[in-house]
Amino acid sequence: MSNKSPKRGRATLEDVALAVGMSVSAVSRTFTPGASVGKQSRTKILAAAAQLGYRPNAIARTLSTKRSHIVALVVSYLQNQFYPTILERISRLLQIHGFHVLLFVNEENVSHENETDDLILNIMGYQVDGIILASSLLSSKLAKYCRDSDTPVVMFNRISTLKGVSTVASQNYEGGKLAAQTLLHGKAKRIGFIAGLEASSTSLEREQGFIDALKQSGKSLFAREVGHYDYEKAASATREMFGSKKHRPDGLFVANDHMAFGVLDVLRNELKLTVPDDVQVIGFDNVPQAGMGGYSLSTVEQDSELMSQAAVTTLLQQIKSGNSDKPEHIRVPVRLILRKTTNNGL
Amino acid sequence: MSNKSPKRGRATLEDVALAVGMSVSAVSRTFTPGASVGKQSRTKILAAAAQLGYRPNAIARTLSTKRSHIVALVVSYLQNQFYPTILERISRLLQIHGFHVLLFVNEENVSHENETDDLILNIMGYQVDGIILASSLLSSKLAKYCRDSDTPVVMFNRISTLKGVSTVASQNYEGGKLAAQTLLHGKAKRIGFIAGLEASSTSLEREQGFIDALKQSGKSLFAREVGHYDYEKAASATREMFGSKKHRPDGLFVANDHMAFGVLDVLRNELKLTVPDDVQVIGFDNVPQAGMGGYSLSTVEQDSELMSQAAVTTLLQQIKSGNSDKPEHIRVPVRLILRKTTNNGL
DNA sequence: GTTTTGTTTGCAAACGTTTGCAATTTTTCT
DNA sequence: AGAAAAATTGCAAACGTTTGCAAACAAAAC
Repeated sequence: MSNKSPKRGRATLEDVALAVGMSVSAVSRTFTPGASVGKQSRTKILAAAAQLGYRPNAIARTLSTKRSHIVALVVSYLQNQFYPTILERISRLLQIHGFHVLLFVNEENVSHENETDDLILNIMGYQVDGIILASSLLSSKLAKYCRDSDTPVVMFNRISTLKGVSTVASQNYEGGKLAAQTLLHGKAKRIGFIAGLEASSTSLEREQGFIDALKQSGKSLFAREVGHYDYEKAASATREMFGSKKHRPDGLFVANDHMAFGVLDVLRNELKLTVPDDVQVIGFDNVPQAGMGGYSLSTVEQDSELMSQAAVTTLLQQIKSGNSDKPEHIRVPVRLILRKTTNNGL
Repeated sequence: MSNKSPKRGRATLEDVALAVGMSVSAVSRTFTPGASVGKQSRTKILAAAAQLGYRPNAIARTLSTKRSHIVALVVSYLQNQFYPTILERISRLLQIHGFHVLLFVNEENVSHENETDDLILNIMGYQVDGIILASSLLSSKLAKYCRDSDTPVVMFNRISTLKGVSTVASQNYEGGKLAAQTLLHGKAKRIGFIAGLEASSTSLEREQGFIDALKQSGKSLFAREVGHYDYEKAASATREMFGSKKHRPDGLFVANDHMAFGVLDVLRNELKLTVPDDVQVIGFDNVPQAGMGGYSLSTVEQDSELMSQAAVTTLLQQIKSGNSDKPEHIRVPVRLILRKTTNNGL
């Protein structure tokens, strides 16, 4: 004999209060961890609640407490396997701490800046407790808005001089150096670099470390193209770079693995070059695909686990402290993964 | 001279009402598309709102209207590139229609069924307008709950006999047939299959189509293993299947591309077999990676664009109709993509 | 048996919206 | 000009919670 709740829709605090003949407050307190409720009242209430299928309404709770337990997660390009991995990790971690993820995938397309802003402002309308930006430049409008509403923000994988926002990134500069050392150690003479986006701090840092290390060995960049972090565009960049049969690079640092796959594909299948004999290639990220047999790509690993942890830890920290803590700027160490696309000394 | 709003935190309807000396209702209506507000009032209000940086509070709005404009999206395994793609598509489409995505990634791990349920119930607490399940079995508890609260549900890529839930899936049976025909046409004699999960409708349907088509040509399955939709486990399954040097398959249908990569890797790198000469391989999905040079995998394509569209269209439909429409069961056509892992007639 | 201390309870205001209804103003028509 | 119709406005209740405050009660202390 299941008691239908009298009103249509979900059961509310009032419904169960009525059912046990107590006040709404009593019922509310039963569902609030620290609150004081008599032992027998509590059990009676719990029983009635279960019987009615009562579930607290998180929206109403949010309105009252001004804590939504929602964080906005902004990503752009899920084709690059690095991001799904991060997405998975971050949302698991947040879930563990009782937070939920409002996802927002935006085009990296710069021309749509206003669109992006609108969407973010929309999301802010949901009173999110914090934001993780794993993509996209924080446009000025958005930046201003975040500061005003003091919602904690952490930028993932990009640095920012913005006051009050935390950042989590890898040691890109050091990674760039490692890449250079690997190529040099493998006896590369004519060394090229394929950048991500010109505006991206990540790509810039990697490049800087790379050329600094080259310089230390008395070398400099032989060729340079930009691949916009895109498989196809990286492939085109490679065609461009290897256009002349004469002066071809014999060592290549690609700003991330995702592009490196495009590079390898044209090197091997179109240009019929042998890797690493004709040309060595090293990437950045160590996405799962890099370890698979199809590519077996040497690369500089970003520790996605550590990065994710750092991101949610700092965010949660800021949320708890009411965003009054100083912003953190975390650098996660990188690690060289040598596989079959470089000459790894015997 | 920027006017700080008097109260701390965001500006509210009341703040701007005060600022222009009108009622809260007037301001509210200004931000409600269809509502009636005088022309000059509207402009005055809009100005004040902009000046105060007012943004409607979606949470409060939800409480009042019982429409959150949030859709829960449940996925499990983002390593399989098919899902990030879907994620991207679905969330873009939803965004276009003014909905936002609450993401929930759960472990496919069956032992944690209760955990999953709790989490989903949690999410339901946010009054989501609908749910897209692109993963995980709809456990009985959840099923019951959805029905009670009549929140529209669409199952993505799995079928279900559950009353009232819509489903979107590919023509898996037909796809299985196509796979068989391809292998047979390529003169395979000993034909194997690597399943996904035994319990998965998707894998089952593909297998059924596959063996039916074999039977029509007077053939039957030579070998069979299960790879749990996992790269590593598919690799193991392959080792198992090719354990004996004598009776090895020379044609293989793998229930999805993601596993097929594992299969190819052990075939080529461990077993030193040539594809497609020693053994032909065909997958299912056509994830981006399948088209890249590293694998160049023949496969049965699922049209992710169409599937995503179908999913959000039906969901939005059900939401609009208050879930009173009949559930839909949509089958999206598949298409053969022949690449280099099968013998494609000259 | 009083007082003291401590726990359980309920009241009512607040959170920021939307919306039906009625009151007011404006427009349009004769 | 007056009446009728239409458009604009404000009031106040509702949405489902949380929480400070004070009332009621129980247990312990004297």
